[in-house]
Amino acid sequence: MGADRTDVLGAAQRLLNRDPGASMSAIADAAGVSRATLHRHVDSRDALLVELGTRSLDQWERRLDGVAVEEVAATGDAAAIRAVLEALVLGYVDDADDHGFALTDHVILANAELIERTQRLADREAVLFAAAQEAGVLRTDLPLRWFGHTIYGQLVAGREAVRLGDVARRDVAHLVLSTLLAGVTSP
Amino acid sequence: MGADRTDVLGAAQRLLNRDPGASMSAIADAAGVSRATLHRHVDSRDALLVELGTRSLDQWERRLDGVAVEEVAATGDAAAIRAVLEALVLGYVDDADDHGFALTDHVILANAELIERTQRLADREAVLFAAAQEAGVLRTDLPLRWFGHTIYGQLVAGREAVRLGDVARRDVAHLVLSTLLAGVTSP
DNA sequence: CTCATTTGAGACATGTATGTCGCAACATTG
DNA sequence: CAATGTTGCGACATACATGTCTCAAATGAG
Repeated sequence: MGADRTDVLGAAQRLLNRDPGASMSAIADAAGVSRATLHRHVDSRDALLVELGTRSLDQWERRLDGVAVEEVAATGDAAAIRAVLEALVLGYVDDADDHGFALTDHVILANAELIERTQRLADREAVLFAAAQEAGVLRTDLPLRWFGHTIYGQLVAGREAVRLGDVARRDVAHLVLSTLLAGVTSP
Repeated sequence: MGADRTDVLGAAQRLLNRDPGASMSAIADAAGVSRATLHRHVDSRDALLVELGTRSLDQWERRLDGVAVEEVAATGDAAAIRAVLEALVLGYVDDADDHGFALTDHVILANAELIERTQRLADREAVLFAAAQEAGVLRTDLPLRWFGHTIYGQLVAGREAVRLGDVARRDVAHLVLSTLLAGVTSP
């Protein structure tokens, strides 16, 4: 019956995804564990949130590593860059399903270390965006910093659309990617 | 020295925009009013949030009324529909500046009445989107319900971009609109 | 089986925000 | 000036989540 530390964190993540204000007691319940045991795993609620935030940044970093952003950016190959961009976004949509609440949680968004690390990851991403602009993949009339934010916004949109049942989960990835790349107007 | 009820709500709105978790005491301070007086204006913190949520929906509704969505939708005139779409989004961007925190606040997002009213306003908007699809302005391969969500996502993105100083306030409206309509890829 | 470890349950102290109240200072109006 | 109403201040009780602790039960390894 050993609830692994990972299991507990996972359960916490899932619950907080549904109810971002859940108490430690509620989280313990959701993890099938007593409040005391939860505290044996994690020092405080804030520490828990920060850890989950870190996890989501880990995942983000894993995505960047997985597609070898820097290398692809260095090639300057338009097709490759475009493929990587799409793969990244699709990956993010998947991740947002699990780590979604971290996108808007106040504690996480206010933590200095996490902010700093977010900045670094955004910088890595920006390298790809710059190369994409250079290669004629992305519009050059948009500021580099904006791309990351739009993607973020679309992730929030997709998450909310699914949450409210307006869009089927399996359709989200396509909708987000397609809207992001081509916009909503008729060609 | 009369701090009007409207003034107090406005101050609360501004503070909560910066710090969504602000306490009643902090809100009172920000409004230049004692905690007791704040409570003379509003029954509880939740009631305050709900009221601010209502305000933001009021503003949304005002926008819809202002451009006469239904009438324009009924004409089926592509140019007019497109103009109204743009005007709406630009208006929303402006509003998000003030009511922004309501976009992601848990209490507000969980309130039954507000959810219901949001639904009704989204329905009104959907009429315009449908007409826009019909008139060849909006893509027909995207589900009706999705348009509202993407717009919402872009608003969140713009808000965050400004908050982090990545984008100048005066540029947001154009970025949001342009990205929304045409996407991020080079034509 | 026995011992060591882990867990759950509950009690406990603490801290903090909330909402209420009374009173004194103040201004506003007549 | 007098009367009325509003405000700030501080006290108060309350509620609730948090984090710690203890002890008994369960688990698992040897």
